[in-house]
Amino acid sequence: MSDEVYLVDGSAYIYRAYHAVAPLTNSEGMPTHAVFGFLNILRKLIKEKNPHYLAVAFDMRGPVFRHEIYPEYKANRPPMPEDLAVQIPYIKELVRAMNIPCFEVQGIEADDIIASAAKVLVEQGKKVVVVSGDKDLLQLVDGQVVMWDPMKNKVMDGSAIEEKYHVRPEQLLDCYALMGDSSDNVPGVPGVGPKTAEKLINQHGTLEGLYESLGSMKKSKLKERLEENRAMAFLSRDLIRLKYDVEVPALLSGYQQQEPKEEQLQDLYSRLGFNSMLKEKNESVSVSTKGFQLVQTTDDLQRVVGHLHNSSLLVIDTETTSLDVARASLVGISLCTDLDAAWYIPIGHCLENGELQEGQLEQSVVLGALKPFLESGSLPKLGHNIKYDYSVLRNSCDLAMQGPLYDSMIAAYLAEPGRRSLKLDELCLECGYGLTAFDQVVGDPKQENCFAYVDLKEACNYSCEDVFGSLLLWRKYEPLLKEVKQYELFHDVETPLIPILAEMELAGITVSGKVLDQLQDEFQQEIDALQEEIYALAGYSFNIQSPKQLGVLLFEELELPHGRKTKTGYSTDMKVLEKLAPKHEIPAKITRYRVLAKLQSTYVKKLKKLINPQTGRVHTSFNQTVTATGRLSSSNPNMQNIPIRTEEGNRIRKAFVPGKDRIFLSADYSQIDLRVLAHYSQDEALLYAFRHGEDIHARTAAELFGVSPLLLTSEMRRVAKSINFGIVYGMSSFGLSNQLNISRKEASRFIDRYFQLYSGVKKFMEAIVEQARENGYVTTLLKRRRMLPEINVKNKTRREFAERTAINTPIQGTAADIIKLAMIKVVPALKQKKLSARLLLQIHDELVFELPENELDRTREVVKAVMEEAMHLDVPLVVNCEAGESLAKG
DNA sequence: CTGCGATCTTAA
DNA sequence: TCGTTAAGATCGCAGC
Repeated sequence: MSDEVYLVDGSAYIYRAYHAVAPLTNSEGMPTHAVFGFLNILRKLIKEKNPHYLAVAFDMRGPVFRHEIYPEYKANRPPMPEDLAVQIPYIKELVRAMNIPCFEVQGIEADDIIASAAKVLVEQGKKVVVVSGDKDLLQLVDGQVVMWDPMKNKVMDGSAIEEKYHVRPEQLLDCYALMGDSSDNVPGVPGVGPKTAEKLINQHGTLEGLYESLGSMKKSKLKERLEENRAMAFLSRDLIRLKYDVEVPALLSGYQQQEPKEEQLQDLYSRLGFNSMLKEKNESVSVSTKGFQLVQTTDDLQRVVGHLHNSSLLVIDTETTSLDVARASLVGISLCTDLDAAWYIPIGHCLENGELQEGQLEQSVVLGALKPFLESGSLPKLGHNIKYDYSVLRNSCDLAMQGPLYDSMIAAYLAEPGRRSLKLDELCLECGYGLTAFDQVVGDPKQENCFAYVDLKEACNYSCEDVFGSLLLWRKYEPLLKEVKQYELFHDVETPLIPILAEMELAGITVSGKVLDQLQDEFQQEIDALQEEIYALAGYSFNIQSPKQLGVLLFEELELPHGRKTKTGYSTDMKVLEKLAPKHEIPAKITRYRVLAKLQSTYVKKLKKLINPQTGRVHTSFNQTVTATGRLSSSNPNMQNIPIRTEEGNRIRKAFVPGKDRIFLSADYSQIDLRVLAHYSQDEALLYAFRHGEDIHARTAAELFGVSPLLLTSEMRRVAKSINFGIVYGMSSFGLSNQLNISRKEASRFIDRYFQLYSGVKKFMEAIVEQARENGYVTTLLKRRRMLPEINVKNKTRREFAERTAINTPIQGTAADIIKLAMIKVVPALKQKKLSARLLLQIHDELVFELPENELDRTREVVKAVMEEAMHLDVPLVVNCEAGESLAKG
């Protein structure tokens, strides 16, 4: 350990780190590369020098004493880049967490703090290493003080200075005075650079010496300049000269790094997304596997059960043969209730020949013992993506977990909205807990490997790590949920929604393979015919599905006028093709080809593949932690974007049919987004319209065009509808003009007129953006949050995007809140009324049920009432119901 | 061969 | 340089 005192020029390294490290952001989009670079410099310093004494000095914002003697000092400096400025607080937090003494003084620059500290320390006989790359600080160098630049790994002592500048260290200041410094806007003497300054100071010793003997110098341009700029030279020296009387700790102990505050550091690293830093720590913290126990006998099982009786939270993870719930059967269960012990109960581990491995309990025995706990309505269960575990137990073991189902993934989704990954291993890594990778345990995922073949001991370690991990995350996120006001949303909305979504997925929906087969044939015939026609018209064959090749044909071979260009070439999207339609036969055929190809591959073929052969139904996944607004998303298949607007689309919908002796009931919210907007904005006109049950698009049209509702054309209503939608999306005049194929000017007039009519809406939009600017986030009515890190940036495009998001998210997100509330209310309401309707789908503003026809009227009544009462806004919520023999409309 | 970004289309 | 939120098919390039 070295006894020198290391004084770090913090501000200089902030800039250097910022420029040296490639841009980097954390999961919320905050730039972090300067922090990262700065951290690496400190780490390098500590690792290589292991200093006993270490301190960092920073500049403080605002004028310094140098401005008093020369107002133009540093006047040419551009302001600090914005993406650097936001990182400064984190850098200081980092230094504090590392427990390194940190100095900053109002009106004083870091250089002066270092100079003053160096003076104090040298007087005590200490050796000082100035950690900097700034040549101004070289003036401090003497027998006791050296400068070191860790980025270049270069030490500057007296002799190094003499070698480089050919003057003694104490003469450096006078040299600089003559040279000036363009980056700090220090004038110096014009025409004097390093070489001339060096020569002059060597000849005359000092600045004073130079000017004393200036008279005897022979007449030259240089002499003239020196005479003219005498005052400037001395002023420059005063500017560059460091200040030695800043108040700094007098005692050596004030420069001693204390033990780093690990918890704060880890927290900071995780907020910054510095996963590599966390990883490094894990190696030393590896969690003990001593508490991981295999449960192989009934005695073992009884001990677990005995333990569960005293617990208030049961953490669970199931290991299965497949990620697909429908094909998954149980291989094992891990459990824990605290971080002292975890159990793995193997059930379905087998050998390569398919025989069960020795030392496993019967599934019925295990589930029989656990059942009272899993089905207890008062014992909360916790898991990471617990919907999966619920579904597995429900589907393959006929066991429905009861009681609150806490999910550490959802907790992280709500508590840290906008974060990139919610995977268990990545979240745990950020808590300093490294998990064994699944692939490492199971083997190459490309081969037909499965958890059932994993050795019991290994499976135990892996699975117990997962329950531990989930609990670790829960301990982190539960308090955090309260802090960020997401606790109620978590407990009252997201948590009760979990089993409902699981049941919806499990229920699935019947798809007629016959109807799809017929559609596929029909579509394929037309696709093939179109392909031939297109090739014939083009004169050659090519890949119609390649925008690139299509661009070559349309805009190079046929020389049609190209519209918009994309990053990679010509745009060939629908808008462009539509414009080209009158000029050539091909574009319309391409459009038709695309429509059919899309329907064919995305829907017809995909749906067929996903039909469960046993039940004839497809089972989507409803994802609860994907969207930025709080909506659900649906995948495998996506049941939320089944075509509806075209005739062909509707034919696909006809393939979705109710189960035997059942019909569908579809209930959708009417204009939910605009109703939420009315509530938020309290706009008089909007409130009035909804309270009086008016057709909002018609009313908007009537007012916009100034005609009586009786004289409205469908075109007027279409325009008004477009504007109403656009408003919800924070639209601009350009967007509207694009949508309606009108000029920007006309669009702009429509929007102005709209805001005259609905002035409350305009005020709301301004207020919500302002709120976003102040908080850095927006919220929905149920306090769901969305971070908007770019709401204050200078880049206009990005900022305006954030502004539109600020407008749209509270509306879209509140609509999502409302329908989620409706879902968790409607399921028990139906049950209570002894109605057997099953909820199958949620499509953002619509719920689809399957029910016996003779229950239709009563079910419709319950559904409509519950949905309309789901939340009380200042305007009524209206639900329209439609019963049908398929999902087709009309 | 796999992974990834870009383009395009579907829905609310 | 232009209206939000999603999922997903396909192409075509980069890297193994």
